[in-house]
Amino acid sequence: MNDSGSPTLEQVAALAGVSRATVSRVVNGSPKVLPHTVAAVERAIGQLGYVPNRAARALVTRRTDSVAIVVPEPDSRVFSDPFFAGILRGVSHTLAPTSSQLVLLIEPAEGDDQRLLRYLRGGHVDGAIIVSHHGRDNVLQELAQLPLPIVFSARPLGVDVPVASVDVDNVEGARKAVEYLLSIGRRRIGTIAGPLDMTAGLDRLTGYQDVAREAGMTEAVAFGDFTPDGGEQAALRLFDEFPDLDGLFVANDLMATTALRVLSQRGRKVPADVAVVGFDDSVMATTTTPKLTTVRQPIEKLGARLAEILLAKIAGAELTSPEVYPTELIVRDSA
Amino acid sequence: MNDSGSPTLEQVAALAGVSRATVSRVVNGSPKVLPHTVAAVERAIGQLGYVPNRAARALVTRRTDSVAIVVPEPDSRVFSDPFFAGILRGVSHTLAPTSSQLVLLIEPAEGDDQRLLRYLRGGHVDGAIIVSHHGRDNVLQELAQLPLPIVFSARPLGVDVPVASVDVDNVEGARKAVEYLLSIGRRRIGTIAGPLDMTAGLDRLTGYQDVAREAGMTEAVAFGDFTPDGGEQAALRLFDEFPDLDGLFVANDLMATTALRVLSQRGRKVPADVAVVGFDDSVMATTTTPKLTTVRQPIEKLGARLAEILLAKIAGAELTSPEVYPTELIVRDSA
DNA sequence: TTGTAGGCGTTATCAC
DNA sequence: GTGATAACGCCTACAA
Repeated sequence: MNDSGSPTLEQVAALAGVSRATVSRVVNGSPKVLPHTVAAVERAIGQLGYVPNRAARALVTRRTDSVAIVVPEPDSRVFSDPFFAGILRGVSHTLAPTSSQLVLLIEPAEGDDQRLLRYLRGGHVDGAIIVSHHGRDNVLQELAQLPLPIVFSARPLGVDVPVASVDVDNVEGARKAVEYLLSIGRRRIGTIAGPLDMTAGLDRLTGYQDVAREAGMTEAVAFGDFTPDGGEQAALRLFDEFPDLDGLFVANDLMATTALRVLSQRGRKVPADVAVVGFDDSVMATTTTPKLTTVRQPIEKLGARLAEILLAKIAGAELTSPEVYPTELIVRDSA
Repeated sequence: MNDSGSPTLEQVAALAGVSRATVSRVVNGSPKVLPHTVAAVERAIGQLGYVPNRAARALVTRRTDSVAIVVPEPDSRVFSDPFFAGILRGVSHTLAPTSSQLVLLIEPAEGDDQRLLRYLRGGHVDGAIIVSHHGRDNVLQELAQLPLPIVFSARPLGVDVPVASVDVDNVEGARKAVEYLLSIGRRRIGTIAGPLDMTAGLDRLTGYQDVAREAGMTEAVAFGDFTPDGGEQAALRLFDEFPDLDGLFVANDLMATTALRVLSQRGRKVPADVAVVGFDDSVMATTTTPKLTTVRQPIEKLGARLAEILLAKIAGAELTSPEVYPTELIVRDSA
C-alpha cells in the first residue's frame, strides 16, 4: 500500500515475485505470458485488491477510456424529455461491457459554449455524443469540427460539414401518421407542428406537407413549442381557423395531450369527430383519455447505435454519414 | 506541440521565458507570482491554447476533479423518471462553476454491483452521489461504507450506518395532501400507495396513515408500482373494495392519471364525487382532465444540495446526517 | 517469456 | 518570487 491506500503495480510485482512490466502485461491481457506467471500475478492482484490507476494509465496511453455525452443547451427541458432518458439508457447499456465511462457535459448557461469546447478539446475524453435539440448554429458547427470522434443524435441543423449522426426518420414517421388518418377516411387533416429550428419539428411538418400535397389536401398548420401549454395554444388557434377538421396530427405526445383536452372542451369527440395521432409514444400516450394513437421511435436502439458508432470512430473508423431508423405507428383509441 | 497535439506546461514555460514551476503557479492561481510574470505566462497560454492535462495532474494531486452520480439499479424506469432528470439538472448546475465533471455510473444489469463498487473504490472519482429508488440492501450498504465521500438522494432503506442524504419530507407531503382532502370536507379517503421498498412509497403511506389515525378514519389502501398500469389496477381494486370513497391520495402523479380515468369510467365525477390529490407535480399533472392537485417537491434544489454536500465532504467536512426539505401542495382542479 | 529503463505532464519540496 | 528536481503509477520499446 502506498500512502493513499491503493496498491500499485509495483507492489503487486513484489508480491508475485515478478517485474512491473509482467504485471502490466497480465493486467492488459497480453498473450505472451506463461500461464503459471499469470496465475501468480492474478493471485497477488486479488490479495492486494489492486486496481489500475486510471490517471497514470491515461498519462501514458493518451486514452482516457471515457466518452462524453454532451447537451449543448441550458434548456432544462432536454433533461425531462423522455427522449433524452431513452438515449442515455441505450448509450450506457452499450458502453457498460466496455471499459469506457460516460461523462455528462451540460452547457450550464446560455452562451457558455466555450467551456464545453475547451473541455472537449482538452483531451479529457476519447469522443463525444452530442444530444442537441435546437439548431444552435455556431456551437453545433464548432462541435462538428472538433478534432475528436463525434456523433450527433439527430442530424444537426445548420452544420455544413459531413457528420456522423443517428436519427429516426421523422419525415416518414409523420407520413405514416397522416396516411393512416387518410386511410380511416379523414379528409380535412390539420397538424400542430413543432419549432422549425429542431429537426423533429421541421421534418415532421415536412412529412405532413408531403402527404397533404399528394392527397390534394389544404394545409392546416399551427405551431407549438412541444410543451403542453404550447400545444394548447396551438390547438386553440388551429380549430378557430379550421373548425371543420376531422383529423389531427400532433408533432409530439406532450402537445397532443392538451390538444385532446381542447377538443373535449369544444365538445368534439375523439376519435369520432376528430381523429388524433401523436408522436413519440411516451408514457403519456397511455394515460390520456382516449389513449393516444402515436408514432413510436426506437429510442433505446438509437442510443445504442450512437455509442457503437462512437466506439468505432474512436477505434479509427471513418464514419461521417447519417444513419436513419424507421418508426412504427402504434394504433390505440384516439384514431 | 507534442505529438498528440496539446501544448504542455513545458512549452508554455519556454515561450514565456520562465520555468515550468512558475507556469504551474499561474495556472493554479498562486498569489505569490509577480503581476508582470503572470501576464507573460497568460499571454503564452493564450497563444498556445494551453489546457492542463487532467491525467498528469490527477496523478500527482490524487484528485480527479470528477464526481460520480450513480444509479445502482438496472431498472430503466429510473431514467425516464422526471425526478432523476430534475436531480441531474440541480447537480450539474451546481457543479458547473466548479472544475468538477460529472461521471454517470449505471448498473448495467441486475447483480453487476461489483463493477460499480470496484470503480468507486478505484479512485476514479472524488466522491459520489447515489440516486437509488429501491432498497437494495447489500449494494446500498456497501456503497455507504465505501472509503469515499458519498451522499444519498433519499434516505437509503436498510442501511444501518449514518449517511449523508437529502430528501423531501415525504411523510409531511402526504399529510398535507390528506389533510387538505379533510379540509374540503372529505371523510372517506383512500390511498394508492407505492412499493414499500422505496422510501417514497413507504413514507407517503405513513403520512396517509398518520392522518387517518388522527382523524379516526378507516384506512383504505391499495398498492401500485408507480407506473400508469399499476395505478390503474390499484384504482380498480381500491374502488371495488371501497366504492364509497370521496377522497383519494395517490402516491405519484403517474398512477394518479390512470386513477382519474378509472374514476371517469365508473361515472364518478372528479372532484365532485371523488377529490384526487397526486404527488410529484410532474408535467402530467397539467395534462390530465381535470388538472391534478398534487404535492410538489423542490427537486432541483435537492439536486443542488446533493452536489453542495458532496463538495463539502470532499473538502473534508464530516457530514453524515439526513437533510430534509418541505413539500408544497399545488391546488388545481382535481381536489 | 521476462526484465530494465525511460518518459508521459503535473505538482510539490526544496533551495536560491 | 522563482527555478531545479523528484515523485506520481503506468506502459512500452529494447535488451536479455
